[in-house]
Amino acid sequence: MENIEIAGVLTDVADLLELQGANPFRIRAYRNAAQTVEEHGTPLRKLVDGGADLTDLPGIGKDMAQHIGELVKSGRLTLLSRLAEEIPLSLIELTRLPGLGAKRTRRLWTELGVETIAELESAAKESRIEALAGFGKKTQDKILVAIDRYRHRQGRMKLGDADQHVQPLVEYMRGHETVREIEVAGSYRRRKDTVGDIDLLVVAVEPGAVTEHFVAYPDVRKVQSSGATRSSVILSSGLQVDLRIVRPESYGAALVYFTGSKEHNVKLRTRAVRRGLRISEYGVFRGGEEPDDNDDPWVGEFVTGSNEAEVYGVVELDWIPPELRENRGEIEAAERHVLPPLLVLGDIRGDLQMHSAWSDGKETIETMLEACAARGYEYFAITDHSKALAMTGGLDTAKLREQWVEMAEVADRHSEIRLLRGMEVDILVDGRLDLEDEMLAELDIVLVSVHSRFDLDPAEQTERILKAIQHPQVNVLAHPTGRQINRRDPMQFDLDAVLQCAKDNGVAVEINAHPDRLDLNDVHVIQAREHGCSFVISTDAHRVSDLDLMRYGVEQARRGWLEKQHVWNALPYEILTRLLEKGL
DNA sequence: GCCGTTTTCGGCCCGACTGTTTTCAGTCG
Repeated sequence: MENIEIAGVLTDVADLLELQGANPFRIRAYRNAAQTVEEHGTPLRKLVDGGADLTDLPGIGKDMAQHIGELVKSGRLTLLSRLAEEIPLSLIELTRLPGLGAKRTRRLWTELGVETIAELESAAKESRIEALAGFGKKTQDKILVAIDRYRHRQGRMKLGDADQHVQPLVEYMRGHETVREIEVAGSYRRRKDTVGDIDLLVVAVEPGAVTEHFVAYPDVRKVQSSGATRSSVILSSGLQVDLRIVRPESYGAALVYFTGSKEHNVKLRTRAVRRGLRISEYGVFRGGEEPDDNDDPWVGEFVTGSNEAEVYGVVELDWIPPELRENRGEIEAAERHVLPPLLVLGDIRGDLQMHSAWSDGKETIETMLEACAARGYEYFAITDHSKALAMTGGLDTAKLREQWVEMAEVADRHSEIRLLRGMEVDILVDGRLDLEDEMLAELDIVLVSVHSRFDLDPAEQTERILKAIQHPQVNVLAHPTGRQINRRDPMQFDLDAVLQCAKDNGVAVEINAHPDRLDLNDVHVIQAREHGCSFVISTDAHRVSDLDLMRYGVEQARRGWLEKQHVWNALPYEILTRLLEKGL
């Protein structure tokens, strides 16, 4: 059982407890434990098998350790089975609908017998929901809209897609004369690989006018709510955008608050409370009564709030880059002034995976060269597919030799950038490589990757990849898990074993920067770093414009705490080529 | 259910908006 599955079970328990009306702090304990499990680098089953004490992990106490142990050993959890006898598991899905929480869902179940989305839809269409006390016609209508939207757009939007919708909106909002500051907060600012909703934060002198301007944005399909400080709309893409308008003195505090993550904020506030301070989206306050539901949030002495660094400063922390705000140790590092100097886009000296028209790319080698040179790169690699990928026009030995002739000619015409002769060689189903050894030896850089049989039994898949990366000519394991966000799940295999093997054999692991892949992801990057791996960040470009996707890879690297020295293509050409020769 | 450089008991982050409400519950982020 993988960590993500264990976390899923603990989350199910939390949801069922919530439907039961259990102690909210007990519920939170299960959610906290789920987060710890999901983000833990190595599989917990290994820790359990090794007899490690799980209660050393944050948020894992005696009970949680026992639950995890049971899950690892039997794949089942008695507690969950017992809860599921009392409350249908299918209700969990209902609570995912916006507007339906645990309490309303429970009432729909007990009073109307609703257990599934389909039954909920029938109940709404038959006007049985508006007849319940405390529910009304509007609530019933909202439920129908929510069901429709749920079916239309499952899951989260890819970060790259979100950028397409968000950038024009930001430009539009910036165009309003009363907007002083504007920033997109939330997981978008943290550069998470997918985003749920968009949180737009604005400082403006006339909130009313800005709100009107916002809801009048041409791409708005539906206005969900609209108030003095907060409005929410759905764009035609289905993306929800929440606008928050704050005063200048609160801008930094609001940025912290709405950038999150939730777990990061909780820790930050707890830290403030210990110092007799209260951090809200309005600022940092000292003293004063805790504001109740309808109280003025401005009670107490206003300490600071206009900029982020000061908010962190009053709780004795260095400013933390948004990409790190996931409660993965960044607060502790900020306290000790040891936050890493994260990689930046400007550190990148070359791009080590791209395709040309020789296989499935759209451009000539020379066009790609000129585009790379225009981006100021010191070097780049052409890495077309090998012959197993027939549909991409993968190159066989004869074609590859022909390509080398053209590469040499192009390189002769250009001294401004170094061209590395590379290939993305397919890992065949038995772990052999799709190119002869003598050809591999003549390449400057050899990438290997899986493009077939993603469904292999995990043990076989692991063996296949291990065999491939132990080949002495291999330099980079490209898109290691094979995932395509919202389209194809990562392959099942022992990533830990592969990472260790890569490290031992001088093979770098790729962060594929394409926003459809982002593979390795942030959590895997942290995991790979713990194994001591080196990294390559590549765009996998198939056309010139794809070269600009590099920033997405750098963002995920930052989320994985990477610095310049961890990344091969942030190193000078001379050092890179030495690493590629693997000391042979 | 977890946790402790104030604590092994008593805390656990905070506020806005909506809808159905005569004073507030539920939900969300």
